[in-house]
Amino acid sequence: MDRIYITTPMYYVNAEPHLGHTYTTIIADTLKRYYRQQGVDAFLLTGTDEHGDKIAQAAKANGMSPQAYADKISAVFRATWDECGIDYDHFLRTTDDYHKKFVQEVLQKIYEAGDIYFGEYGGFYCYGCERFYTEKELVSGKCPDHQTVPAYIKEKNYFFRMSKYQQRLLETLESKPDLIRPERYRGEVLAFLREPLEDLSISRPKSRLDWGIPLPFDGEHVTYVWFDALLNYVSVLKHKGEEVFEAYWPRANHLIAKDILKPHAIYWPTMLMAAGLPLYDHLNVHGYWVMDSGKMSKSLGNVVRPLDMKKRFGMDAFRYFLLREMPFGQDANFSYDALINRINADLANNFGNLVSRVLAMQQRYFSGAVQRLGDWRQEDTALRDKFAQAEGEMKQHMAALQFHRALESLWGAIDHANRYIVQTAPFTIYKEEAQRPRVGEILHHLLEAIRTSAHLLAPFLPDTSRQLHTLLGISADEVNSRKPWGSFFAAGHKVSPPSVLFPRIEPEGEK
RNA sequence: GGCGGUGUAGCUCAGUUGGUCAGAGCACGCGGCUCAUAUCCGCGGAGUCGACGGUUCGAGUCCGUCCACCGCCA
Repeated sequence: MDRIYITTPMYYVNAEPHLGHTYTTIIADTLKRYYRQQGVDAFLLTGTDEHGDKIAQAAKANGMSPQAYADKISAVFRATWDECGIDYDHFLRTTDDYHKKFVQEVLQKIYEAGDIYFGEYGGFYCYGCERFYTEKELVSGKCPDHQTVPAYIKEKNYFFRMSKYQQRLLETLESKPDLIRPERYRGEVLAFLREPLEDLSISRPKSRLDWGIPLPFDGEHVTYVWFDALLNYVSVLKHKGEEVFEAYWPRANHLIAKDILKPHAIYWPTMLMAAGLPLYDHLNVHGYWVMDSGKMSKSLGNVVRPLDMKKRFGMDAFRYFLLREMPFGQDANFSYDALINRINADLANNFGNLVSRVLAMQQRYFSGAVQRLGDWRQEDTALRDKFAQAEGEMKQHMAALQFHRALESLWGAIDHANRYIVQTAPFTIYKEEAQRPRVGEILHHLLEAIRTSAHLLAPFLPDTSRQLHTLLGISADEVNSRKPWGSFFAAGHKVSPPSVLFPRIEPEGEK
């Protein structure tokens, strides 16, 4: 059986879920639902990254132990994804025992192979960034991000011999052009690899930071970040069993935002090489949501919280906007105007209203009973063909992670259905007694259009798809049966009167 | 400073290997219908396709230079 393994990053528990986390998670969920619908065995991993300075400090500031603090924030992430209906298969925490154990195994293995060595490092360390800066990078002696004076720290750390694998990684990228996609990010990585790679510091002395995973070969040092929060992608599969690992890992598709490109495109593959593990299948990189009102920040009060969005607009409407508005790989703008506009134009006016008018006519003219189909007319086959075309296009676009194009294609068919109604004018010809059977046929075709939409829409708008099943009086199994257009509804089958799927949103002075 | 990217109608953007490529959606205007969530359908855009040169019979579409914004690296 064909498989796919989809991952989100393990989200750092220094902040609660915001738009960036939500977008990555929603596309992951959409992909999973899509592949599963295609008969592919899909496994979706998400979770939280919980070690490091920032967490230890945040915990302290809150008068909590790091573990208690991580427990709290991690639980918020999990509850949020549950509320959002994210269909994840495993929620990993980097503080989970099996994960820590696996990290130590891998470290030991690489250490024994000689690719981890002890060395001294001195430099300007910014606690806010959790990284060292070179003198040149500092702006008048201060961290460019935090505007604080970094501490000069000289300490002995363990280093991963990343440079050793530079050439091999370069060759891999040459031989597999779609390893990293979209292509622009591959280009960035290639550019970076043209310069000599430095070795990677992977540990901190326990004296300075002990909220990490102890190195198996030196109890005075802990690791966090890279060897901790990248190995999770493998640790969970190994935890579930060697055969699970064998089945899913070769089809690994990581989803990340562009800010963590380097760790995923360079550190991670070289780590896998050193550990003797195969590489992931694809690294899929998306852009940022740019807030109209400026950079998203708590102080500006423009943080987009997924549960607020769900409450105000409905989860599916919010999902639709995110999936429809951002071309995968590029940045996109987030504004309430654009969000409301999408909901009203595409969901309420076009699709919602289509469902509404069809079900209303079915109800009014035939008490909700589906009528028998007669000879097809040219416009009937055109309608069916339009949906078939949309399905084909969606398939292509989904293979390229072009969610927005996929939805655009489907809406091309939905628009066609609205045109079909005007063209065939069932509400006019119904006035002639002799034409009534034809009205029944027209509505039958339109119900097929809605049923097909419910199927094609399911990965993107799962709740809506379910609501449509209810309105059409069919089960999810039935809708996935893929019976040919025209042979699905038995004559006499009852469909429900319309109910509003997407209420219009009245724009009101939104920031 | 080096390398990527982006710059196309008011807005968001499509535009394969150069020749109906000057487009779509939204917004706006006019008209039509009335089944429907004041929804739907039709019609309406003379936009220097960032600027300037060049190649070509012909260039958003190739080449060069430049400008603006963004990213990666230094």
